[in-house]
Amino acid sequence: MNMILKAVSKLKWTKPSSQARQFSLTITPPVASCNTITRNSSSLLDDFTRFCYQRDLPRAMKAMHAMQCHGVRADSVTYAELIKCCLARHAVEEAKLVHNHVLSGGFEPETFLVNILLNMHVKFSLLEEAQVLFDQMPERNVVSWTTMISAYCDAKMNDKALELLIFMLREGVRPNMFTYSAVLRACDSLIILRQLHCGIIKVGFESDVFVRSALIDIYAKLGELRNAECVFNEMPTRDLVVWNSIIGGFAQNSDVDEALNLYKRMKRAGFAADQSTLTSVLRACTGLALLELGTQVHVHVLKYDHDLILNNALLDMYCKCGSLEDAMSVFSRMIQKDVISWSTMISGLAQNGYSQEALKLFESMKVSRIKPNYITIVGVLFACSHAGFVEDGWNHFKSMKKFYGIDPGREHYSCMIDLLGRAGKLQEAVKLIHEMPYEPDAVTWRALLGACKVHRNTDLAICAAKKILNLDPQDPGTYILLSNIYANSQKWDEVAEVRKTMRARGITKEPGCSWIEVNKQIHAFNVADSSHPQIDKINKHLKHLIQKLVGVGYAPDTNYVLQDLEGEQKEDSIQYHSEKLAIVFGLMSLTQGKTIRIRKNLRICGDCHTFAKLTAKMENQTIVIRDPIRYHHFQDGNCSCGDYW
DNA sequence: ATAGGGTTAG
Repeated sequence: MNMILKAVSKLKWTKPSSQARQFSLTITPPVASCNTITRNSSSLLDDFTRFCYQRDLPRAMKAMHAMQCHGVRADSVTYAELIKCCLARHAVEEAKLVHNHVLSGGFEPETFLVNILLNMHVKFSLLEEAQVLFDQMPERNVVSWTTMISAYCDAKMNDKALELLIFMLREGVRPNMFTYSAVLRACDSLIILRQLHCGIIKVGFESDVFVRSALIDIYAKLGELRNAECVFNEMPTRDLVVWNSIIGGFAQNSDVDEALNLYKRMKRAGFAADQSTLTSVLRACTGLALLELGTQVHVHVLKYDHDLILNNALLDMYCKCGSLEDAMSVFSRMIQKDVISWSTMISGLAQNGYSQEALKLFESMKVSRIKPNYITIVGVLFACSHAGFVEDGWNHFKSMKKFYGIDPGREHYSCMIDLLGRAGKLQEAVKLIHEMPYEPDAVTWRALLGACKVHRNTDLAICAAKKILNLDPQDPGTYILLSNIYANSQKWDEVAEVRKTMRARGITKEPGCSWIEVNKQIHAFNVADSSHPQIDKINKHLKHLIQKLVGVGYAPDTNYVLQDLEGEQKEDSIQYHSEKLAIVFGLMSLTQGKTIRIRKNLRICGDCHTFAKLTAKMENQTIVIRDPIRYHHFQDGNCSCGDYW
């Protein structure tokens, strides 16, 4: 904790880096200050051509200016060279002059040269200007169309991109594989994607690697991993981007195991990971809380210390693996930080129980002049709600529109309901639900239900649970909770009713499962599971540990009805909850003193929470448990959540 | 001359 505080105070702020420059299409007349000494036009042209090919931008610009005064023009290929040079140096002002020069003097430049100008506008993010130029072009070929389509895809104007494809076909211009690989990115529905895919197969472009990687990526983005895999498996040749597309696809679709398998296959196939691969692998580590693998990947990230996206992924990995010291050290060393870096760190601190530090960091963020976004504020409100900072929460909530121009959204309201509810202001929370400008959804009611659990308000809990089940009839946890509430009040008819509904809807209770990484191997434990090879030893050890804990006042609590967030305890197997097995296995197999890190699929129950606190104290051992919502750092008999989750 | 892959919450 102290380390984190120190790290927060030592942070250095990076200056904002946006310096968007304006650049218009207006053609300015030649400047009047031309050198009056007459020069031979062919020597002017020679100079210009030489400078262009030498990529000597300043001299080329001077030469061009002289040519303009004397009405001399070069050939298109030379101008193309010059434009490439401007692009490479991001020389917007110079590009503007070249553009004016090329289009002035009543000449009609060749299509390929205008295409290069078009592309230049797109690369400098001047979409509107590009469209004007495109509209003025007397002749537009595949390249012109593809450039525009690609530009609209970059701007996420999917509809416009698809519309252009139709205009293009109407004008009789046939799309090529460049066009298809670009336009595929504009698919936001499966129907459109399937239609385009048909067309691609029909014209025989499916064999192109670019088209295939675009297909894989977009199928994965639309959640159709099987189709993505089909395209991938059929490929005779693959390149790094294709591998990255499929690995990224699985990493982003929570089939993280498969992403890691593919990463291994990729390496076996002889490809070296690049920034994109590493980002996806880190995301996979994040999902599975694989700190050891993630730390290994960190070594490879070091050579890409200028890559913001990759470093953000690294930062998130450490946060989500509960290793805040590492996260802070990455954060403070990052060369460049953007909203995502800040938001990740703020949420990371908050989820790990460091609410105060999260809010402090938010203050520093304001100083750094990086503007918070929607997600940043969610993190800030999360920090407030999990620390019981009602007043701070209200202040941030009320001022977000005024200070940051962000309208409070559903998630912000849910955080506020959570905040009020946890603080015991259940009626105020209900009031806010009625006042908010959105229809409450399952997340909203779950926030209220969480508060009912903390404050043991059975009636309101039943009401909230019913609302959740109306909106999300597939949520096993809520059925179990409802049934447990009824059981606790001995309303057996209602219990039977809930069970009946569950059966009728085919809903089965998700079994509790915990994972722990030991020697780069993942060990999984289910409730009362006996499949682990060392289970007998683990059970023996667990019994022994429980006896020792009882000696210091531990009383296994089997009546955590409202506290029980996963509904495992009615299984008569509370002492075999998956996290207990994982903790014991960690004690047995990790080197003494090494933090035990566990990830689980359901929320931790009250009994296991007490068990973990006492174990941490008795064994002098740090234990970190990540549940689907937040983190618990157990140390010296306490938990970072302050018994408030 | 035009094309494909990676980051934050719930």
